[in-house]
Amino acid sequence: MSHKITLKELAAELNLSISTVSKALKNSYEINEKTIARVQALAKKRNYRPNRMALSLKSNKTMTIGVIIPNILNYFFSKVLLGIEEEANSNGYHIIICLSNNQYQKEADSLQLLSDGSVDGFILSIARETQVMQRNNHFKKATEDGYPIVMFDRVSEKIECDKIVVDDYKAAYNATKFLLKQDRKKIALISTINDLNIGKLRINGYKKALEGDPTYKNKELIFKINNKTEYDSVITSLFDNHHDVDGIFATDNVSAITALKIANNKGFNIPKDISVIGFSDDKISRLSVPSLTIVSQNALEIGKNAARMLIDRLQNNSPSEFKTKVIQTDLVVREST
Amino acid sequence: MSHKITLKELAAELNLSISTVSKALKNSYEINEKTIARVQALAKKRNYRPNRMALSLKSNKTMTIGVIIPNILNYFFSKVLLGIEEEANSNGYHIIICLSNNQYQKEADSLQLLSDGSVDGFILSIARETQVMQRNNHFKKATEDGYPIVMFDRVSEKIECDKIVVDDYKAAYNATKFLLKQDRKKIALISTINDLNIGKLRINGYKKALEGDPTYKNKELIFKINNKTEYDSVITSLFDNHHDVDGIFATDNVSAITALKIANNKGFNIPKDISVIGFSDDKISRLSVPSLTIVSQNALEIGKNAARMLIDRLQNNSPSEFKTKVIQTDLVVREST
DNA sequence: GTGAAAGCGCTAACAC
DNA sequence: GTGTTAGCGCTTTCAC
Repeated sequence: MSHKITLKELAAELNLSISTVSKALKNSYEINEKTIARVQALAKKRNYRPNRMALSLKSNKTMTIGVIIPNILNYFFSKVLLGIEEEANSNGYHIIICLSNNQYQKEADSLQLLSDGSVDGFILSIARETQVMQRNNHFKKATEDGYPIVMFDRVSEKIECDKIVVDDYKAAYNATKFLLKQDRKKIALISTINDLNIGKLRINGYKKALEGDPTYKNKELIFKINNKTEYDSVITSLFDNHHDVDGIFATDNVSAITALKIANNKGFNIPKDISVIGFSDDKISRLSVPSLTIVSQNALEIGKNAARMLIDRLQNNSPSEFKTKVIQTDLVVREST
Repeated sequence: MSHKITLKELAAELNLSISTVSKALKNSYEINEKTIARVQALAKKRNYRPNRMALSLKSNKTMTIGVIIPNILNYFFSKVLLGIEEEANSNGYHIIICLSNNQYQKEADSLQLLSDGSVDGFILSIARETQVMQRNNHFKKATEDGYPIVMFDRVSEKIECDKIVVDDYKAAYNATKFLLKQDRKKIALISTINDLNIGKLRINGYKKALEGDPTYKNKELIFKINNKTEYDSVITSLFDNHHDVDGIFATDNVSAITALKIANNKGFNIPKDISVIGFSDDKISRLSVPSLTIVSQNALEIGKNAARMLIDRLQNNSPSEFKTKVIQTDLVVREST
């Protein structure tokens, strides 16, 4: 456990002052070339690295971003994190990660804990509970304390900050349109996130597409799943009450695949009898049988853009207006449609 | 963007010295109760929080753990991260995350970058490339610099540090045994990780189980998949060359589910004709049709234990011996066996 | 060309 | 009971 070498120690060993050593390491024009060489040689030999905490204290910059995400087991969030990490790293930033587990308290605590000079700013996606309870005082506090926030995917209109979103409305609209073009006559929507803003947008996009189609006769057909134990029962009831359903748009892939499974058990042929579309380009959608057509949110891009947006703000001293950037979604067509 | 309040400012506003304020905030017995009250009232009003960088510089502790994982899109690693985060947070530690993407260089860079006083120690699982290339100089350097490391899952015997592992040998042995007890006569193993130590252990466990069974007649049957494009072709060749295969143990779930799919296409009934076992308790194993029997590594426990182990070492000044803790695996029996 | 000194925000030993 | 001082490791201004 050899302790870390400091400027002071280098200076002592070289019979120089600390400031000279400091300058020499930066190739300052003030310092004699020979001295520079001596200093740098020793620094290299001793594997000197400037202490990050000291630098932070001095510069009042941590070069660290706080990332708060609702659920790391969710492929979408993992992939966004991957994008954030890439972009942050290549700009010299570290990432401190906190998981809200979709709980308001954990989210607020994380924000509060990191608002002590641990980070320069935040990238986050709002916890489900926070959005349901419509809390945002914790976000306000952080921004008032001078910590810029970039929200992605699950954002709040109540908070003034940079945002990266997906056009959930349009994505749902397009997915439903796709089913309509296949001449589907009874299209159901399954939602596990109707309590989230993005869930509402997806529902609206679905409704709008149906309404806009003059040849579509059926009413909207929305099935809400409120907790993990309900998937099977709700989706079974869908099929039991609507034998003639021939299109399903799900706002998440677990529902979509459960629908696939139940439809199959009931003897439906997919995609011949029923077309199914899910949401999120994750592994389960690629491995299901049949593989699932999905709306891809381009999670990697969301992450990269979020990081870039925050870093831009951190590095631009002139406070610019808050922006909301919309990332394109893609319909990835596979075997289920 | 109101800048953060400091002790100095509190002191000025209260006409007290900085040290008095500092002590008052800590309820020091030296300080007059009234003063304590005044100070704490103002601190609360101004929402004072001690600057973390200053504390770190002073105490030479960052209360931060560096976590380096190979692939965040892998459910196992995400879940371990969840465990680490929980345990670390409840002990007042933050987590800085770096993703090696299974590359040696990225792993070494991350280690190097964080070894500048950014963290107190590391929790990591070795990148595939690092293990294949048998590099470990970067780990040595970090430990020599005084940064304790806890390795989990993919560990190296060449490095002296704390470790959390799964008994991959035994897990594979037991899984194979399970298939033998079902009276399976031709059991194949599919491996995507034969270049990793854990992959070799799993292969050995499989072999040992077969050898130890006096009634088992067939030879070992090992199919190696070396890259993502080969899944279908390798597994198809398995079935084409061995029509009588009736048991499959896969060292990962993508192979297992691909096997499920291909077997199904070829008209095999699962589990009647063929039993399939995967590895890792992820979503795809629960949602596949039929749902997949798997070896669960108890990832959450691995994460929690790793964090606890590192924190123990950080807080125990007396350098104790390095330990390796083995986390129990479970065979989770579902429909595919 | 080199060094002394101040200061980032904080703690703690030591005055008074 | 309160204040002064030194110091954590570093940068930077200013003096020599």
